[in-house]
Amino acid sequence: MPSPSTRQRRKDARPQELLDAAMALFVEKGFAATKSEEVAARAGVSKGTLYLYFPSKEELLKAAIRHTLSADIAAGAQMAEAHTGSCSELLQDVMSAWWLRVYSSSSACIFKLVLTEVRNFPDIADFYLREVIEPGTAVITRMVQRGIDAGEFRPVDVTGTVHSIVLPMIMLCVHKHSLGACPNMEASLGDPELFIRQHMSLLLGGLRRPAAT
Amino acid sequence: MPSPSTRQRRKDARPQELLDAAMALFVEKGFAATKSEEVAARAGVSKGTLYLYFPSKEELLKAAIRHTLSADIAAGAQMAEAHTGSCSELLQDVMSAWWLRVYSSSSACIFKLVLTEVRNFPDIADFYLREVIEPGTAVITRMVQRGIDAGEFRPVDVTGTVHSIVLPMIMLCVHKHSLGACPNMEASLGDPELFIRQHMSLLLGGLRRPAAT
Amino acid sequence: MPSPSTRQRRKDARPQELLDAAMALFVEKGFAATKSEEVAARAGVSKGTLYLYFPSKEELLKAAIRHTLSADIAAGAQMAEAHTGSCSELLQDVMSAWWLRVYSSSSACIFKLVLTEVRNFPDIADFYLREVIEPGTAVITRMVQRGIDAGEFRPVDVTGTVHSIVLPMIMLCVHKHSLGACPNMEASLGDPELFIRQHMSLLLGGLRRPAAT
Amino acid sequence: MPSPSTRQRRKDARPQELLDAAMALFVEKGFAATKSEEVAARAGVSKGTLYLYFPSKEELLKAAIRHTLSADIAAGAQMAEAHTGSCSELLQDVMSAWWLRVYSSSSACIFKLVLTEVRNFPDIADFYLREVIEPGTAVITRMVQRGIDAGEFRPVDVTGTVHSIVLPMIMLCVHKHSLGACPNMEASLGDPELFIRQHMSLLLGGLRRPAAT
DNA sequence: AATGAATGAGTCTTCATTCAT
DNA sequence: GATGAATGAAGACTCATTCAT
Repeated sequence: MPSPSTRQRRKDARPQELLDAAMALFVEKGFAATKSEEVAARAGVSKGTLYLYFPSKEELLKAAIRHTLSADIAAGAQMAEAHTGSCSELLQDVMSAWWLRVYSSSSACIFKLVLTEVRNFPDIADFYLREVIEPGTAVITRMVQRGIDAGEFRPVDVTGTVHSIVLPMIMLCVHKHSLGACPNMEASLGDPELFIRQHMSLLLGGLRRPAAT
Repeated sequence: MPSPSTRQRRKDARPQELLDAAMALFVEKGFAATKSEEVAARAGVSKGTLYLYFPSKEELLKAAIRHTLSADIAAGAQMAEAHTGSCSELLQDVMSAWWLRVYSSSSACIFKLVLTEVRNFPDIADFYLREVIEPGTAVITRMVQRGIDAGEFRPVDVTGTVHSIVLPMIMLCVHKHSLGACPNMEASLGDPELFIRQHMSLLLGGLRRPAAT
Repeated sequence: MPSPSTRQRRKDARPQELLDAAMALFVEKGFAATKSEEVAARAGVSKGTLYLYFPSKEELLKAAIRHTLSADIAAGAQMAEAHTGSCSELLQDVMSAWWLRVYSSSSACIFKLVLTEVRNFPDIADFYLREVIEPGTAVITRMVQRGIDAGEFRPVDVTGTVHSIVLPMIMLCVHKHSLGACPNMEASLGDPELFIRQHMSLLLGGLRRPAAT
Repeated sequence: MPSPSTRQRRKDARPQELLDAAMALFVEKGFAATKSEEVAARAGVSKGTLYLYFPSKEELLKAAIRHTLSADIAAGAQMAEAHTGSCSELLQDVMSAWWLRVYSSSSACIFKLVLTEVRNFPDIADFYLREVIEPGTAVITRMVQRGIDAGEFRPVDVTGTVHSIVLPMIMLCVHKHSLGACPNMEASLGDPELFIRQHMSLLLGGLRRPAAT
């Protein structure tokens, strides 16, 4: 009895297993330096099987990028919606929870992968702009804007502020999969959770309106 | 007139011409996706000539990384030494001038290159740690520490603060050579000089000790 | 009918087919002057297939040398064991049968190949000494020594005698694959069987104790 | 004063220095595996200079072969002419002196070189047959034939006997430059002078007419 | 559906030969 | 004459992709 359903379960899981394997290897070695046979081997299937599910190595890359990260972006939006409290608390809490989740999931890979491969596969840029940059930026922009509108933050340049907030987060993710993955380099950026909190706290110090005299 | 020295002059200039060509292409397409013949062609020589100056494509990569950036790091240290004024002004002015210089020079390439290739060439990690991360971090650390010691800054965690300061700068450089180099994406992070000033200003807001009551 | 096993049968036969092709071409043109694609073509496969079975051209050479000749050396030892009769007859009969077999088989190639390539691949020397020179010399030495011990041969220097016996045989094999394979040179050393008999006969004339007066 | 004549002397000696260098390297590594720059370097000149004296690597090979050995063949003929004594003594003495001279000179290289390269350069075969095999064989043939005609030797097959005599000598020369030149293999064929004497002595034992009863 | 043997276009690297100095 | 920088054709080896089983 386990035979037909087990097989079915395997078969249904295959594409995702292949995507995970591809993601891991593309992030580690880069697209061009990863052999399709390695991807298959890591997913526990043979070279031929890979081509049953994806028509080429390039499509595998695009699929790997497409199927990751969108859920984690949406999660950030939801966290922001759900939060009650001051805007400072909102930024602190949401950014910590959200980016720790991103950092810990396989979404973190995407950043390095996109940075590395966009110039060879320009399609990726469109997708990334539409699915990642725009919604991600929107979530943070809304939180900052809300603080300004509420008089809690100073009337700073919102776009620049968003970048000040988010670029170190992305850098953290990229680092995790490049220098941070090299032997003897593991600790180079310290504990990510701590860093995120400190970073937000420092920025909030600059962001908050000084208490009225 | 060009008779006795034309040949010699070419020969002396070749290594740097090849390194420049290699740097540009490795950054654009990645090491594995760059053909050695392309590097030669961009430097205006034939395939064979490349191998007269560098024993392999891998050595060319390492040389390209080694011969760039160190000068720009040292420049930052000098700027910091030379500055007179408050610690806030120091941080603002030095970081702006320094990182705009880095951003505009070919040093900016190095960050993307290292992020992309360290995992395939672990030697790079040692070099980068020793020649870039350590001296670069030291310059910024000193500036922050001086502000704390002088009572101008609050007694923050120095390491985390340095990361908050520098990670967006690096991200700016990386971005310039990945998404920022894609058509229709040029403006995505805005004007770098403006961003650097805003970023430093925001951080300094959080860093400065509130005026005594 | 060929369905389940045709592929397998090919796969099992491939290594030997490739070794035979390699042997023939290496002997004809030398290792360095033989292209790996030629070897593949002669074995009826493509370049890539060659590398499925052997990791490099050099390993192909070593394998070709290792897998040939040992059987023919052992055959000589057996012939010597099996023979009954005088020591003169033994030497005549065994050397004729044995070396005609060697001369006619692909073993004959090995001598030229080893002479030609040892200095570039010193590993070959160890193998050849251990697997060819030592066992081959031992067979002939035993036959000569037996004749001396039995009082049938004069008490000559055994080592030198063995060389007198065997060097022309080897030369015959080498010649077959160099000058002897050139157009208009086929007949230059005459019929090998006849020569071997005459050579042994001449040597036995010098070897045999003169009949007691 | 030494300046113009020294230079002239160098210039006159160049071709021979290049040929010697080429010979040594071609014998050691084979023609295809020898780089023309190595030949130039060993002769103490630059790559370009080599092409001033020889139009191509192939011509260098042919010239190297052509300019060696003929003198040593002629020397053998003279030794045979000059000898007085029995035919046995003649064979012993001439073969020893002659082949020891060949073995010790750079002529010994030719045998290996020809064996190795004829099949790639068929021109060599003609030269070798005409300049080496034929005159060399003639010298030995004459000595054997004289012994038979004088009743000193048995009426053996002359051609075969010549081969029995000469093949080990050639093998000695070939060996000197292949296995014999490998580390740990130097002594493998013993002292050449001793071997040549023993070999001739053994053959003469088979060749001499038994003393009349 | 899964496999893995086979292919051959594509890359890195070498080296005989040329030619400006 | 002599040099050695430059060339580019040629050769070893790799790997994405196909397809018979």
